[in-house]
Amino acid sequence: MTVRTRFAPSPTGYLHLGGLRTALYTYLYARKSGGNFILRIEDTDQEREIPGAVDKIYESMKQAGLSYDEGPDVGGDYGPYIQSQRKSMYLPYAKQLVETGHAYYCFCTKEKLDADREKAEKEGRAYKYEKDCMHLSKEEIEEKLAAGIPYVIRQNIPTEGKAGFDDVLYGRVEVDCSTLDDNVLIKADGLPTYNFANVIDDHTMGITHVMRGTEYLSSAPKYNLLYEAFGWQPPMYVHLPPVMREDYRRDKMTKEIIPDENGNPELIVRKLSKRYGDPSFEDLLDAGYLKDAVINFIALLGWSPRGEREFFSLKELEEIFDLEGISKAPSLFDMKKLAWFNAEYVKKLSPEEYMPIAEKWLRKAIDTEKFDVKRICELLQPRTEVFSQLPEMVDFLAEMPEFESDLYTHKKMKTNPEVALDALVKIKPVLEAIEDWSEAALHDAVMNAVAEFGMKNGQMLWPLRIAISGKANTPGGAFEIAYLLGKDETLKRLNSSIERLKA
RNA sequence: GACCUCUUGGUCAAGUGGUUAAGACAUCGCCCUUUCACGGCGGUAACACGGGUUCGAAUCCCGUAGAGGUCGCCA
Repeated sequence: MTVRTRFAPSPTGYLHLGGLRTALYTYLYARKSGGNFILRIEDTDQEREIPGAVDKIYESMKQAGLSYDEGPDVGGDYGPYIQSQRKSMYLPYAKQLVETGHAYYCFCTKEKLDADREKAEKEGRAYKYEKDCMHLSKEEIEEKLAAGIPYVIRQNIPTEGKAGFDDVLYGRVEVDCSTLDDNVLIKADGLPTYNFANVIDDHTMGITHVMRGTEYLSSAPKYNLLYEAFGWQPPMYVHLPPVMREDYRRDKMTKEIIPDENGNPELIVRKLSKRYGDPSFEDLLDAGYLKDAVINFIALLGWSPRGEREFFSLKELEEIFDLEGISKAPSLFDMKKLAWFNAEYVKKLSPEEYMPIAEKWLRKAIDTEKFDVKRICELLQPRTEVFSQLPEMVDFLAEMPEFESDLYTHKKMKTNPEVALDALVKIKPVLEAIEDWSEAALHDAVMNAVAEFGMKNGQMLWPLRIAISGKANTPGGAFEIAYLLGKDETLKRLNSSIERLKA
């Protein structure tokens, strides 16, 4: 049997990282099994649909490198791949269930249902639809239908017995039917709900493995009842735990931190969500994360290859991915580890690959025409964690920042403003005398002078770097910075720093 | 509240009855060094709790606690 998996997002926004991981695992499993990976758009809720979201999904899938064999924009033998375009397919199946007693027409108004729900809540019990309309006679139903009264079709869940399903990860999951509600299958607008569409589509598209979030774990028994009612073979289910994030408890609307009873911020774990500002896949790419690093990191968040190796390309993942390595517990998204992964991937880039990416970011801070960008990139590459940090790492090259003279104080280097002034005054003529302004020449001239003066390296080099950069940390030491700035600018900065120390 | 699920260091995680309970990130310390970083070396740190079963339990069973999910004409 050929494995067929599907990623079925609804077009309600961007591809969040949890969604990306689901898509990735679904893709990897299909590839590993030599099967097909299908993209299906679940847009049965026209009210929530966001214009352009479908294109964003295509774009993100493309950027992530998750190519699908069938989908709305690539075609396939099981189309259409957009649920709203399959609208006419669902009602006949629903009617079939009505015929066999597994579903029924319901004419209850939204107002009635809301009132019932409210009442249930007041009484502190779980709301459940009480099958009011199931007892309508065939004549009554015909009459109402003929009169054009809006209706929905509900699943008729048995009042007793158990319902369950088998999950690859969780094993057999079973619940009492009495705890299940008669879900709406076909909405008043004629479109199916997710509860119905996923079953019909997965079956008619020949999906063999359904991978989705654990939020569907509690409704899966109902779906299995549907498969049974149709006499269909249910797919293999693989429910994936969510990706979480640690954060302070915040107000849903204002995003402000809600303190606990003692007035302290309360640390909680919640699902990754755009609403609270968590980054989407695209956000990460825009912020200067490498696609491969993100994929690698996400793959390992909730799945383990059970070895010590942790760097994998998408191709390699396609070969070694397996369902057994997926963990059942939710995992926390750790920005620091992602940053580390990214730094490692950046280091592996060839200089030719690194430079164009870096240059784009450098331009935000400096005029790249005026500097030896190649040299800057050499210095920057081993220090790049995320590309978006680059501008602030080089901004001092464009303009000398204001700084406090206590920057000259460094315990280990045995320097302070007085030592610095002395060193700077002494080194000034040495620098002025250098004709060939290269790092090597700078190095030789200064080091010779230091030896001559009988100083420690740090007592000269630390102040010099501070005097011309104005920053405690720079990508490179005094010689590299001086070289990058050029002789004129270096001496100009040196002079002004000396004057400031004298004042 | 009801139902479902989960629980190894701060985080990601290996581990499937007998291990000194891996590894990675983070953190701390040391070395390298003209800063930071890179690199190297080392340290701190975990089986949620309580009962069983067993010669022996992180691993099996039962409770408890905590966490997550669901309870929509949303997916």
